[in-house]
Amino acid sequence: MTASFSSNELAALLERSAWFRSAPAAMRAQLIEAGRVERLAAGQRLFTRGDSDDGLYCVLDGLVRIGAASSAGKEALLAVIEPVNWFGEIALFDNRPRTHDAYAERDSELFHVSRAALAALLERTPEYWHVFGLLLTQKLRLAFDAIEEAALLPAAPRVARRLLLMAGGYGEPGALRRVLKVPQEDLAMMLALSRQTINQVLKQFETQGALKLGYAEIEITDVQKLRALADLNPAAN
Amino acid sequence: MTASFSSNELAALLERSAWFRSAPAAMRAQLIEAGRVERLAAGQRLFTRGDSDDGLYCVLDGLVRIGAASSAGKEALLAVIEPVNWFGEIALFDNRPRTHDAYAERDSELFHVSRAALAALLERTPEYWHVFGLLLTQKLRLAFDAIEEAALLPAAPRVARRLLLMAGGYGEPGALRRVLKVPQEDLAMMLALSRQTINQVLKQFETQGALKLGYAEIEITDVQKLRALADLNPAAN
DNA sequence: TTGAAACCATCGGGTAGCCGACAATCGGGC
DNA sequence: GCCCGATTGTCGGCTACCCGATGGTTTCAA
Repeated sequence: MTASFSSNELAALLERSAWFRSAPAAMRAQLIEAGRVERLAAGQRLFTRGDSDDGLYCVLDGLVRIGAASSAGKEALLAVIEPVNWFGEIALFDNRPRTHDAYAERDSELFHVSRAALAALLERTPEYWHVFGLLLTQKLRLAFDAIEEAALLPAAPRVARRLLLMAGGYGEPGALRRVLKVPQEDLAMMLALSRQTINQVLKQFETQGALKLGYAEIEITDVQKLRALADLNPAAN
Repeated sequence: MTASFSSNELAALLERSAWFRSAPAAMRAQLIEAGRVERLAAGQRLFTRGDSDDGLYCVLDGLVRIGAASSAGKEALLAVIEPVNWFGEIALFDNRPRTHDAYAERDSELFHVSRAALAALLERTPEYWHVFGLLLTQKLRLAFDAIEEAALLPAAPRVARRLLLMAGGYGEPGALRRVLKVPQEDLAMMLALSRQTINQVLKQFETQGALKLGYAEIEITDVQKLRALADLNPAAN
């Protein structure tokens, strides 16, 4: 990914988001009209927990970390957002501070629609509140799943599920990515496990033939087997 | 609580919900008009994970358990909803299956607005999507907090935080309830800890003078102290 | 009044996952 | 081509929490 986009290229890129694709055509056009592409250098911060709302974002290229640093040094990593996914819609609704920190993991390009533009859009066509609400339900369902899995499942199946979730683009339909570029430490922070435990589980999955491990990279070689391992009592193949 | 309500009584009761109170007057009136009070016997099921949407609910009296049973016997308890709180709004937005089971913990009275009535209401006034969206953001923020606390904090502060959250009506403002009617086992399921661990922590809090324990009941005797215990490194009194 | 059900209290062994430490390996920049 | 930071692989001790078990208390209904 290099320079900026033509309006057509931008549209094509955004259409890869299932949410955007399902939005009304008029809304899509107005969003494209209202937003700007912004570039972010690796490590640069987009916003921090507690900041006031500055609008809605969509990752076009690169990676954006969504997390929160605790008073102790530890960081709770909620997700690493890949293209093409929207985020930042909570504050749009309730106008309260941002819940998490967001910063670019690598050089990234974001599509940004300012709060003012969104307000104008929604003023004109209040039905669109419904559409933006779908972003909320999507994340709420993911959050509920995460809570339940953390509560009920041991480490191994949780790792397997997260890998499948990431491979599936966090619910965005389409073909599964077979190769995930994720350091094991990031996985650890997302699942609230130690890096060592993650490594142990991944190694075990690898010997069972479900994965192939590389440097900051995980390749899913047998989706079926990984799905089985995601179960509580994996059918002892 | 005994028989049904006059329209005035119902309105007064619903106004105790901060969300409802902040909704436009016209919307409040239409909701009251559109809904019915339903009675539920202790143990009766309202809906189950996977059911299709049948509308929005508000607990007027009693208690409603929101949870999910896992394949193994274990139950993940998300929350026990007290009066006056609304729930069931996720499916309203995305029309997908219910995420959790809901059943009455005791004899309860619920205010129910059917899906059809809500659809009609929102057809007439699409701005109300925004208002319903506020229910979503409220729960999403709670869910994010829960995830983060589970990830970063040890058992004791998590228990303290949950007690404070319950005493505060899960974000509903107003005076803190000092007495919580909760079996320790329920607390355990909500926090994904064992009953024994909960008991141990509560006992410790009691000897430190923050709580007083009873039969299926916890009394907060020193909110300040409990707040301190909710911290990661409690300022050693 | 009495019995049963629900809940609390507490003990002790077992273990999953944490933590610190260290070595080996990879990859990108100069 | 070399070096340094980032990442993986692995060990051993540790501990917070789990789990089964047992007994006592409270509540409520028959």
